[in-house]
Amino acid sequence: MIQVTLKDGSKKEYRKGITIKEVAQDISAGLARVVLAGEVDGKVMDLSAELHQDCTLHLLTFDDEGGKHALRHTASHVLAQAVKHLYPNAKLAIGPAIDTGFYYDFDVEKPFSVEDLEKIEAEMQKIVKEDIKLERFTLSRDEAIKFMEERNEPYKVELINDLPEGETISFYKQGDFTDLCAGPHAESTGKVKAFKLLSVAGAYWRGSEKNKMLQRIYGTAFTKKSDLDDYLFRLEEARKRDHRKLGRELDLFDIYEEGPGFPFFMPKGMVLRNILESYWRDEHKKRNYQEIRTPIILNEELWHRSGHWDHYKDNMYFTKIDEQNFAIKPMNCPGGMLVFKRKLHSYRDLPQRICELGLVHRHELSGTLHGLMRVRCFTQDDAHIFMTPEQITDEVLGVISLIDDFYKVFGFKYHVELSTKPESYMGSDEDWEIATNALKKALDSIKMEYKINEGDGAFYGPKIDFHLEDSIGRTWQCGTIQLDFQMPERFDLSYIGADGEKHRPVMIHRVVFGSIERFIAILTEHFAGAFPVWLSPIQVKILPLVDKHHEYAAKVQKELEAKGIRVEIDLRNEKIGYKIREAQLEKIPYMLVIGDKEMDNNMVAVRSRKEGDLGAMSLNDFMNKIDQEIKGKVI
RNA sequence: GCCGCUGUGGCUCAGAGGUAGAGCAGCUCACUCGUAAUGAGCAGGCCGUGGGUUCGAUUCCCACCAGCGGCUCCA
Repeated sequence: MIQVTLKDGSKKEYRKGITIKEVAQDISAGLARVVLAGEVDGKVMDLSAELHQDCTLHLLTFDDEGGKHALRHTASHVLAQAVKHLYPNAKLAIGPAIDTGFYYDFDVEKPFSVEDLEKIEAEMQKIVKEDIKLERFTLSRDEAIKFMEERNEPYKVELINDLPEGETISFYKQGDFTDLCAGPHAESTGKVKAFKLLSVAGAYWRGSEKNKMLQRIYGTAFTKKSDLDDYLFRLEEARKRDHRKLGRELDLFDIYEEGPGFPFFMPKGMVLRNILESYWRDEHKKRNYQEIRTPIILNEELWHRSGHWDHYKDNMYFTKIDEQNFAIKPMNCPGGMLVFKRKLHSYRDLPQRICELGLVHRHELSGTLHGLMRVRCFTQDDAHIFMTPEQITDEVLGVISLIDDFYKVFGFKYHVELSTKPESYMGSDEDWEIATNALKKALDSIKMEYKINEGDGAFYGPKIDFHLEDSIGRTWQCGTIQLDFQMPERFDLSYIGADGEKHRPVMIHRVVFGSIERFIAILTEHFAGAFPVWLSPIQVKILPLVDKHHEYAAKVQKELEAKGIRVEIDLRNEKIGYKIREAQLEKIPYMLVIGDKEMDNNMVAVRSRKEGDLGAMSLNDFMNKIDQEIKGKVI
């Protein structure tokens, strides 16, 4: 007999060799119906796996990450099987489960069309209906290679060849379809009750543009039809709050064909932008930053000195002035270096926190452009902190707390990643290790959780990245803190220490918003265009009922404007319902309806975008209410 | 940059080998109205750009440009 410890801590005795499925059946028939996989001592396994020794067992359903992945992985096999039925010559590449569903990459002669997807989906329905059992088996490396060679699957052969020595090579068979796969999987294809193929896209074999472009089919799967419907509904919602659409509708910003990747900001977008910038300036002043502005075009020689020429040239734009070569800055740091170098610094002056809202230009591949999220020119809310090595931890912590303060104001969730030395880098391995450890130490000292991102650092140093989560659950890298020993060296920066000798400062590069443009995009999607009052380009719209109320309405407008509130007035000859509808679609936080009653009593009838009709109140009461909301940055 | 799809008035979208429509928005007029669309009329388009096929192309073909979905890359 063996002892199995369950999730709730209870222990049960079973015969040796019992399967996970049998354990689930023993607990309850209901559980046995929904269970998809089991986690045995931390390892996710198939339901058919046998237990041979004492262990802890978590039964995984679709609500567990492991269960969800097993189901969706099975869905990807169903997809592959369907494709093989319809296109026997298609070569199989990889087909994993991903957070939002699954995909499978195929090498086919003719790309899939939307109609093909429908056909494939129908074939998948058949396979699901047949409820075919998935059977796991293992082969030796030679047998496995032979197996896939016989089936003419070159990608699979390549995968098997690259599997590490000693790795079990497992396969899953469902009817006439067998795939190389580590598993685990749902028991049978019938478990994939609700699925949908969503899109088809090109994808490089093994993610490298040097390799062949394959056809990737994306889909998603759930155990219940209603969950699938919810998901599709959410996708639709996400489309509605797309910042590119809202930006145009709300007159915030736009991108024209004349300037691919170079956004235009409209007057209302500028209001939003200026609010963000002035908030940024206020917060930086409080924390003893000094603001500078450096030129957009600087001599090419500077970029050789900074190392950008060697590590970043492909992303830069160049120009010529009077026969001399100049570069358009892709980063602000070299300019910041020149500023620091201008004077002699004492250790007493450090740390020096120098900030800059700097417009940078980067040549991004045309296919990567995406609204304001991914552009070719953007404003970094940059800062460079010059300090002694002893000050590193405190300064890093200072920036972490600054970033945390900022994100909280907007109600964002975020997570942190630490990126280490990339392939193309400057400086000694020793410096990199010291810098990386310094960042780790800072994070550990405040017990901040973080993920390590190997090889993703900047070419001059490791970094801590802050990833915001947007309305669709996509994450965007915004804030970053980069520690740099290289630039000070390259630019021969120094300060005079207490000993009267010259020393080399260390520097931090950091941004909070990351890119103002991207941040505005994220904010737009986050709030679905309905910005909190303090950020709204127009905070109040005054809606007089008929002509005779215009004069009083204008007076109300003046009083609000005198308080610094951003007001519009709708004097058009339209019915009140129509004016309200438009103001609501413009997502204006407060509408003031003005008729006889209000005019006679110096009042306003307040309608909130969120809560609807709030009834009449004195103009003063309204001004106090909105003032509090603005000052408190209520979201 | 690569793969696929798309490109028609400010916006959303019809349409067909014989040189274009609808709704919304805009303008004009009437209505003076109490919490999400009053009615009528008017105006607005080199059908992304450049080639080709054709008697004739916005429609078919090719190239380019831009957008969209991905890949890669990244703030």
